[in-house]
Amino acid sequence: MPTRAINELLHSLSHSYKSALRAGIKDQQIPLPITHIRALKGIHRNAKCTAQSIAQRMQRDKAQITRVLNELLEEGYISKIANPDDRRSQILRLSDKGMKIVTQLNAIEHKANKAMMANLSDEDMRAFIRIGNTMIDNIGTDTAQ
Amino acid sequence: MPTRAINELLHSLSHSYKSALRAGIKDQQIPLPITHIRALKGIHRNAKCTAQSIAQRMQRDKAQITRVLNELLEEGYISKIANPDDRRSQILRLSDKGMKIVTQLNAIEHKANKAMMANLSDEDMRAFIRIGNTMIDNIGTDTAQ
DNA sequence: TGCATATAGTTGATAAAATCAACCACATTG
DNA sequence: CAATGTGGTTGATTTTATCAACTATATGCA
Repeated sequence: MPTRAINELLHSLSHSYKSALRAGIKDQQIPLPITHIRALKGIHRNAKCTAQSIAQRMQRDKAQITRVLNELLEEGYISKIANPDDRRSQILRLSDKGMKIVTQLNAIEHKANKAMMANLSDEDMRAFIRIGNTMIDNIGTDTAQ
Repeated sequence: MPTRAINELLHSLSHSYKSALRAGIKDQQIPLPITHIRALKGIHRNAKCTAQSIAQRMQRDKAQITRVLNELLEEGYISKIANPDDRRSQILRLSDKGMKIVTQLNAIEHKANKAMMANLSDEDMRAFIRIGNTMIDNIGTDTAQ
């Protein structure tokens, strides 16, 4: 059992994948830093997304998140709407402009996925996913994301 | 073929793995930020390691690398020795203190690997590694690592 | 050889990203 | 209603990274 190889593999795998995404982001001309992009994705995923939930998910200081969100707001990628359940907080929504970015991102991801899976059988893919999930469960003491 | 699941998986996998490592680093009381740790590992890996090669490997500005290395130097984790092949540059070496950190890191990694592989058969592990490597090759237009 | 150009590393000035602490408005508990 | 907790914002500060300029050495070529 090659215990050494696994970390290298994981590292290269996520590294290659990320640079594929970055490359895609670059040549799609998406004019946003990674943190902002991640925030947009988080907002998209969560219908009832607040600044707080983003901060938790991204494990970043809430002050920083405030600033990121304000920038996204200023440039019209998102809007804040009153939260009926809690007047302290606001629910974050993608604008059309923001939604367009997310759509682009999905396309980029999809393309990277396809490239990555070229010449792999369905069976292999399923095995990979199964084993990977087991690994996650094995470590996963943390709050996911 | 669940093309959607793959990126999620990869993301969670590398995230969980990294937080496992971070946790290990924390409770082993290693008093260094991630960048410094990565630099130490790079120096360890490359016998003929220079500031330049670290900068390239880590894809960071060389000015920043200079500063990181100087901090590591000041605190006695590494030393610089003259490079016989090129008097402009210096070869980086781990001191005993630096070597000790790298050893600790390896132990942490090893432990994380073991945890992650618990209850997986050798066969599964081999399959995972094989498939993962295929994926890397599939994307890998980039200059690796 | 000697000049032009490239490279390794350093430094200073800045920019960008993140954290901390204090604070306001509202919520929750009792 | 008082006490305490939470979501969010702001200002000060720290940390991390980038850019541009510079020194010293290297390399290529007339």
